[in-house]
Amino acid sequence: MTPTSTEETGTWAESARERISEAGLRRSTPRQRVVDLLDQQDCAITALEIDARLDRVGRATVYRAIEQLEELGLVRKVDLGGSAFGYEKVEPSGHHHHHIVCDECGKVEPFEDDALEEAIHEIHRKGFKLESHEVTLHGHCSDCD
Amino acid sequence: MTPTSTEETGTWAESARERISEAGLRRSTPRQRVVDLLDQQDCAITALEIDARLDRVGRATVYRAIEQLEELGLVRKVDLGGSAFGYEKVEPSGHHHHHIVCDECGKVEPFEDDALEEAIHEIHRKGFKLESHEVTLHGHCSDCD
DNA sequence: CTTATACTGAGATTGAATCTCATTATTATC
DNA sequence: GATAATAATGAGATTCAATCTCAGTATAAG
Ligand SMILES: [Zn+2]
Ligand SMILES: [Zn+2]
Ligand SMILES: [Zn+2]
Ligand SMILES: [Zn+2]
Repeated sequence: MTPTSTEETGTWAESARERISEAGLRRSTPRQRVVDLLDQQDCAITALEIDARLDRVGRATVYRAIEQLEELGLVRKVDLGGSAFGYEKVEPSGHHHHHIVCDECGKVEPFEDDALEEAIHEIHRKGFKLESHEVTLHGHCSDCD
Repeated sequence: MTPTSTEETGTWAESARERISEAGLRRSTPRQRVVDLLDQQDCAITALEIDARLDRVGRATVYRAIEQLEELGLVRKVDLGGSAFGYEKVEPSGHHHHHIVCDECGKVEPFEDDALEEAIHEIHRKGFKLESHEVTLHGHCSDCD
């Protein structure tokens, strides 16, 4: 019974492929490989991690691909407290999570909270058209108390 | 009627001075100058901006002072989308704000929202002792629509 | 004042991110 | 399938925020 585990996989990658073509960008192999690797992750990954995992794909290409995906709203940049930023896919459904970070050891855990989302959704600011948000909770994990 | 505008000024700088001594750190002039400059700001300022505004204070000292103030919980690091991080004082009262950023031009505006704070306050995560949080809203300002 | 040592700052170094540009791959047209 | 136009690539150079080094200095205790 493996089909269940794969039926939702590819949803983001597919929409990403569509949007890339719609934007007039070519479907090059290196870019596809970045998309596929991001698709496999459940949470954020750094640009240099992507670069390290993709042999034969240049650093510049990885950064350029991320930048384009970000502009297309397909990828979100997140500050996880470390020295580099993380990037994670943006589901077309709008479903997403935020992060809890241990300031001591750097451990990151994703979390979801409906009341939080509702509170954020209610915020309106004159002179600003809000499009996304980032929430990071900081603290200490049980290993670091 | 100027007294009203200054009566609350200095509260943070004072508590910072106390905490610095309590922590066994010396009250050196360069560190005091960093504290005073941070005290004057209503929102975040980058380390290099502090360095640029303080002649005769070295870059290393600025970064070290910020690091120590951060560890003492007197300063908060915020990602404002630019190339460098911003730092702002943490009021002893707990009163604070979050940020709205224009992804187009980089403009940053502080905002406060009680319902949001309440929602965050209700979040509990097993295995984590939460201590602070960062919220950033992204969008486009009226100049960039 | 003297001593012990925390602190400082100019400059070197690191490392994530960006840029350059000659070469290659993709797409449209024939 | 071949051809032309050009978007995309990647090795290496470059930028710049942030960190590190270490000899000299300032601070605070006695
Ligand atoms: Zn995540
Ligand atoms: Zn959310
Ligand atoms: Zn602020
Ligand atoms: Zn808050």
